[in-house]
Amino acid sequence: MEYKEIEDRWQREWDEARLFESNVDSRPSYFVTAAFPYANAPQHIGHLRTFGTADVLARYKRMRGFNVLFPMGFHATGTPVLAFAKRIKSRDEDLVKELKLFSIPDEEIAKMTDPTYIANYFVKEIERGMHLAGFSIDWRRKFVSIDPFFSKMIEWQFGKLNDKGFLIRGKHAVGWCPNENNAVGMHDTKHDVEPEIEKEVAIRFRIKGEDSYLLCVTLRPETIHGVTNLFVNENAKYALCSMEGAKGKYYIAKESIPSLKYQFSIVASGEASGSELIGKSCANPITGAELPVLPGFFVNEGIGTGVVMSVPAHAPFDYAAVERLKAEGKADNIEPIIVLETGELEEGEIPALAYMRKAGAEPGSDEKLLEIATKLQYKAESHKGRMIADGLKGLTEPEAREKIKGMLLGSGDALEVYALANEGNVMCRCGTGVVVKVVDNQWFLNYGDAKWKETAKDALGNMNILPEKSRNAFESALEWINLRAVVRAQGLGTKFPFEKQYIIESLSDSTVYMAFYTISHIIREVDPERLTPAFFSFVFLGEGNAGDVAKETGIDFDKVRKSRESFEYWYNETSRHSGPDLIFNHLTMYIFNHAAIFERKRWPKQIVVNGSVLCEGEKMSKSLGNIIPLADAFAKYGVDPLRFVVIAGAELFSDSEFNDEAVNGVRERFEYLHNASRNADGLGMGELNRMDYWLYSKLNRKIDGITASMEKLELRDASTQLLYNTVLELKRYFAKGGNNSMVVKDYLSKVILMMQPIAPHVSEELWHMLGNNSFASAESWPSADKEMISEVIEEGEELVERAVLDAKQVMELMGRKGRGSAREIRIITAGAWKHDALGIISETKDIGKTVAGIRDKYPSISSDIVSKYAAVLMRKTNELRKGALGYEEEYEAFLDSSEYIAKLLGVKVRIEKEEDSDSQRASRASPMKPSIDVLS
RNA sequence: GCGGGGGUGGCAGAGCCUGGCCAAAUGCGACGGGCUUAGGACCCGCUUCCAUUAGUGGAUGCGAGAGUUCAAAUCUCUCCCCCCGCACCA
Repeated sequence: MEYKEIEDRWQREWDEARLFESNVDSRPSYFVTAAFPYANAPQHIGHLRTFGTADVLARYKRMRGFNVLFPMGFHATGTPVLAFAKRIKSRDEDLVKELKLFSIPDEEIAKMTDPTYIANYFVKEIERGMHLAGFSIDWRRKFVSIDPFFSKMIEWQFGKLNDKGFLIRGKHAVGWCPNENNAVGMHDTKHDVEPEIEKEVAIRFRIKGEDSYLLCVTLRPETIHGVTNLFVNENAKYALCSMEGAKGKYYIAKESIPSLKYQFSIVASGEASGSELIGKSCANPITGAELPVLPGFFVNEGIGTGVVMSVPAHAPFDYAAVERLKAEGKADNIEPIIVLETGELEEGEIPALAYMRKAGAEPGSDEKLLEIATKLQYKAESHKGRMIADGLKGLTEPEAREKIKGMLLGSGDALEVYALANEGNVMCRCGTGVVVKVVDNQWFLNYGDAKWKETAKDALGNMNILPEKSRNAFESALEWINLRAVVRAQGLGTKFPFEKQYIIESLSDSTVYMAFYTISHIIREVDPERLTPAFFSFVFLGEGNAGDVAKETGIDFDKVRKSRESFEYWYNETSRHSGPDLIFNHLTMYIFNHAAIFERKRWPKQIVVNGSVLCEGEKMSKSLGNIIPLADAFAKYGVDPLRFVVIAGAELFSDSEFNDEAVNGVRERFEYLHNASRNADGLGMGELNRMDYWLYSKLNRKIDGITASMEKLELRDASTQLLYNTVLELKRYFAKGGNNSMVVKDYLSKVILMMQPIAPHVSEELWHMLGNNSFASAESWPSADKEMISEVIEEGEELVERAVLDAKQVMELMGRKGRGSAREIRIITAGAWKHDALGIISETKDIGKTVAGIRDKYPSISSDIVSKYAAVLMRKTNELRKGALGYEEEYEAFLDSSEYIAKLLGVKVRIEKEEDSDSQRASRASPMKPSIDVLS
């Protein structure tokens, strides 16, 4: 079958038929949205998952009688597109290579120095890909998140959020490039490293006899009781400074000023060399103990403040430094002070030394070993440590840390400082080292607001989450989300209405945009300046009336009215589709923002979270070079096989595996159905026989099953039933002599309709092949005729199959025994009384009652035989199950299949009832387990 | 560390909520056989161990250990391991 041809044909037909252009009408509405694709890269097969799942649901709902809207827009807000343009400008080789992987022509790449050009280019590319994929998208509503008319809605949204008091301002630490003077995120660093910012604390130690302090940064303020001395770098220069927000003057390393000045304003008023500081002594702010200042071999003047508090009992570096000084006679009276215990060490053992030993380090070791020891110790102590120091006894380490921090901050003896927690330096793409900057007056959305949280929880509680097991993740995400910075200094996007120099951060501008799809096609031509808050408040909230709004804004009355109408029609039953990585930001914010702004009845109704796509077991990634461009994959494998594997190859939440084999497996089965459909007309006609009823039974059971799976979007299950089981059933049907054209066509056409959501092209093709002239996609979803589901028929089939297997085994055994080949087999079904006995015993589990019951009904059967048989059944008491087949039904099942069995085994077949059989083996027959007598 | 999801046969992956028909669906792979000039496709069989010359019986078994139960892959507890997220970044 030439897929390409079929796909092209159906794509064309659909375009002409405009099947998927949704309008307000009298049917119930259903609104499906999938996460915005980001317009800075072409699509690869991984993208097929989320959008494909959405498309499957859209198609399914359409067949269930809903008027379905499935629109698509594009995201271009934020810094990635800007960074992209910059990299092209600087002729970034990696990026160019990546683009070539997608066979983007050189002349296009050359033009990609303009962010808008990039966005437009990829919007077109992605749209083309989605078209190829057969997505049933209403493209009239397409927009890009940087379109001016869209920005107007975002302005309105932020106005609303501000009115509710959810927009607040405060301090905020960000990664910063001192050279370019702007914030750096992952997209702006070399190797795409996310700058990790860590909150630390700087503690001051008053210098004895002076009015100044040494300031040192530490991650472990809880060890303050264990400080024995301070370390400085004897070769470094220190500056005496005053710092914003802290009284007094502080010595800090000169080297540290350039990075710290982005957190505090620092004014230097004097300086001292490291060696000048050595010999001074300071006071511990908590204990008052006297702490000499000593040279520390490991002190890096560029890290923190270039001053380190020394806790030799709990820090291997400190211990090593003290020991080295002792060896030189420079630190004779310094002894480690133990402030916490883990219970792992021997009494009196010095913890730092113990962990050094574990790491194979000693005081003279190089820094790597000491580093390992430090990690071991930190891990053990923060996990299991209990404080023994005064005033902290019994606290865990984290508790003690908070307590000490609070005390020191409260008394002004400590400052909060931020540092990059990344291993090694983080470099901006421009080549400058990234520092931490504290931004004042950052705008936040306060997702921590208690009332707001309650509303959001309320919303979530009433939502449908698929798969249901991801609800837990949503619950914790709702709990966890707190402040979120919402503006940036640079990037594409909507200007922040309350401070126009800022741009609204790109995740925050895509939380309620789904509503925009309901009106984008109506207001596209309207001058954006007319799209005032009054307009959106009317359309989305019903505030005011169309006449006034039209007058006030100057927008055509009809457009205002239609917009409201469209929103009211569509924004009810909604389903939102996205990947699991968005649970903790976008999807949670989606819930919050809807709960904040919209009327209750417009809140989200359903979220669908799907897994990603693995390629030959590996995650697709640019660095692995195993990204398969969507268009290439379609050309190579065909759209529908790919849709089947990628969308329906795994349950929602787990990753689906993409590889050649899987695709081929699907293709082969498509071929089978294709052939079956083509040949269906040539089959026979006539009265329905056992196999026909069997096929109908299977079909109707299948319709029920698949429908249930589709409702929960359990697509893997649906696809297995649809494709794999269908092929198995048809093969069995034909193998057993099934040959009824009408039955096969009935069966196939329903299966084909159910395939429509997942494999639309193949479905249309086969639908027509069966003689239909309509669009499968416009047909109704089949419903099951429960009358046609027959346990008796299906179990009879199972029974026969099992008996055939048994017979084969026996025949083989006979062959091995050299008793010659079999000529005839007799299948002897269990006598009526055995069926009754099984019935009684499976209910009563009582041999006596069984024997009595049978004696009453069948006086001629010896009670001795009955009780022996009942005993045998009892031994299998756990397996006892009353089969669906009765005495006569079992016999008939075999009778109807005798020809088939004979042909299959190549022997004569006789079916007998136990009562009528003269075989010696007849008495072995049992319900669901006939006796088989092989005669040679 | 915190939060979320997991650990099933050579592999992938169902089953687990609602315990028993589960030596565990299905697909792939491996192996044996058929078909074929041959390969592919297709068809049949087989794929934990032991025993078994009539379709069978038994043991072990679903990350490890303990418990509940007549009965546990399934319920409870403890432990180990893997994946993902931890923010202003899309």
